[in-house]
Amino acid sequence: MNDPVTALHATVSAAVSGLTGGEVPELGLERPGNAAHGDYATSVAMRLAPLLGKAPRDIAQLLADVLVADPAIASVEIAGPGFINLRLAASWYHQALSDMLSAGAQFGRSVVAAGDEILVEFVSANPTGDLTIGSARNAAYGDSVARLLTFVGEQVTREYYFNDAGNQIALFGQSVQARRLGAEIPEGGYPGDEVGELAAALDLPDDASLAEWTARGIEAMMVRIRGSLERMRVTFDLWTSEQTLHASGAVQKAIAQARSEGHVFEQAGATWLRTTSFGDDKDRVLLKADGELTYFAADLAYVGLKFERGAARALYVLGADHHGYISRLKAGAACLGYDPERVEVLIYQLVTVSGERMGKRRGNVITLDGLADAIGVDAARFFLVQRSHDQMLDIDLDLAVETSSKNPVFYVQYAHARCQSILRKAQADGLTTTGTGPAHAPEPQEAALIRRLAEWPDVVATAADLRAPHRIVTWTQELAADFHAFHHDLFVLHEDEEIRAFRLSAVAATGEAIARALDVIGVAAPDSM
RNA sequence: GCGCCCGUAGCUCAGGGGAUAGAGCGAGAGACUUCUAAUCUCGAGGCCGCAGGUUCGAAUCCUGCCGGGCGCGCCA
Repeated sequence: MNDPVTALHATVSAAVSGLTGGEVPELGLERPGNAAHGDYATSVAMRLAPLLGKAPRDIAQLLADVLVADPAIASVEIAGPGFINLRLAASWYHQALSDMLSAGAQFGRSVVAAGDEILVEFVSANPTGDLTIGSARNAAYGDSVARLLTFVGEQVTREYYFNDAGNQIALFGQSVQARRLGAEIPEGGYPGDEVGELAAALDLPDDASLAEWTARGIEAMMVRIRGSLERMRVTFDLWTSEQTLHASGAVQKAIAQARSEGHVFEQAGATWLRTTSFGDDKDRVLLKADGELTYFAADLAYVGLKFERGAARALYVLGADHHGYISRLKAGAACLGYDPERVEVLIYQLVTVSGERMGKRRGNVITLDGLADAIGVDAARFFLVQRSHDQMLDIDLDLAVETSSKNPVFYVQYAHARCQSILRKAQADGLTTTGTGPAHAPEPQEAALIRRLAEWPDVVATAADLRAPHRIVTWTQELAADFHAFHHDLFVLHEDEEIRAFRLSAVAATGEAIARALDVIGVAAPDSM
C-alpha cells in the first residue's frame, strides 16, 4: 500500500543517504505546530552535524538543493538553527487522496507487526456483582487496545479470567441463598440489588444445597456480566475460570514445574515461590500452612497456561490498585522458565465519580450498565478512553448526563454524518465524480484536511505501540475540527467538476477515516444524526 | 519507609528530544438565502510543581525535593 507520508519520508531519506554515503539517522520529520514552518519539517541537518563535521545550516542547504527537485515538494526553506521546512505541492495532495481512497479500510494497516499471538486478558472481574465503573474503564481500555493491536496486524486473543473459588465466592453463594430464602446476608456478603434479582430468578428449589446456589449464582452472574459487556461491544474469545485450573491439575503442575526449576521452598509450614530471585520485593506463598492454595498459585498456573497454549506475549489489563501484580506476575513467569519480558501488565489509573472513589461497601456504586443508560454506549466508550490510561479519570455524572449534546463524541460523529449526508446529496443530484480533479490546486482548508488524514498510519502505529488508544480519540477530534472548518468555508458540490471531484474525494476519505478510527475504540459512526 | 501513576490556561486534559507549548469546557465578541448551526471565526487567559543535570536544543530524558492518588497480607 502506498502511504503519502512514507513516500515523503523516503524522499528525505534518499537525500540524506546521498549526502552521507548511506548512513541515515532518525529524520525527525514531523508536522510543525507553527504553520509558518511549513507543512512538514525535518531536523535531520542538526542530527547530521556531528557526523559530517559541518554546520547544520550548511548541511540543510545541501539537502534543500536536492529536495526542491522533487515534484511532490513545492518549496524548501532553511530556518532557525538548521530546520528544513517543506511545503507540499498540489501533486502530493492528489496522490495522497487517491492513495488513501484506494487503500480504504486498509489504510494504516501497512505498519506490519510481528503477527505473533498476543493474549489480552482484561476485565476479569469476579462474578460477585454487576460490573462497576472501574471495570467499565478496564473494558473500554482493554478492548480498544485489543482492537488497536488487531488493526496493526497482531493476532489477538481476548480472554476473561474469573475466580469461582475461594472465600469471596463462598460468601457470594451464601448471599444468593440468603436472598432467596429471605435470610440474613452473611457478614461481608453481597447486599447488591442484582444479587437479589438473580437469586429470585434462579430455577432452584428452596432446599437446594449451598454448592448449587453458588454454582448457579455464578453462572447467572456471568450471564449478566457478559450481557453488559456485549452491550458495550466488548466480546471475548476465551472465558477461563479458576476452578478449571485446579480441576485440570494445572495448578499442581505449575508448582511442580517451578519446583523443578529450583524456585520453590518450604517455610513456616507453607510452600513459597522465590519471586525475589526475579525482582519481586517479597516471596509469595503458594500453599498456605492450612493446606489451602492461594490465588497466586492459580495466577502462576494461569500465566504458564497462556504460554503453553502458544501465546507469544501475555498482556494483563489491571487497575492501579493491582500494580503490585506487575513484578509478581513477571517473576512468576520467570520461575516457570519463561522470559518475563513476555508478560506485559497494562495499568490504568482509578476512576472516581464526581470526585469520589466508589466501592460496593460505600454504597455509591455506579455500574457499567448505569453509565451506558445515562450517557449511551458511544459516549461512554469515548469518554472512558479519552484520557491516557496513566491519568486518573473523574466522571462528572451530572455533566455527562446533562450535556450529552456537547460531549466531544457527538462532535466527531457529526462530522461523519455530514460526510455521508454530502455523499448522499451528490448521489441524489447526479453530481458524483471520479478521480480527484487533478487540475485543482487545494485551498488551505483542503490541504490541512488532507495532511491530517495522512497522519493516520503514524497515529495508529504509535497508539498501538504505546497501548494508548486515547491518541486515537485525540486525533479524531482534530480531524473532525479540520473537517468542520473545511465544510464551513468551502462548498463541496461545486459547479466546477474539477473542484467538486477533489472535494468529494476529500469528503469520502474523511468519512472513511472517522469510521475507521472510531471503530478502533468501539464507537459507532452514524450516517445521519 | 518502599514501589507505581500524576502535577501543563479558571476547570478537564493533549503533547513520549525540536522552533513562538495546544484542544475542549467556562467567560468575551462575531458569523447562517447554498451540501445538517450538534457548525465556524476572532481575541483574552501559562514561573509546563521546584531545583539541579544530560543535550546544539528539555513540558518531554536523568537525579533530588515538594504536593496529590494508589498499593505494599499465609486477604480476595
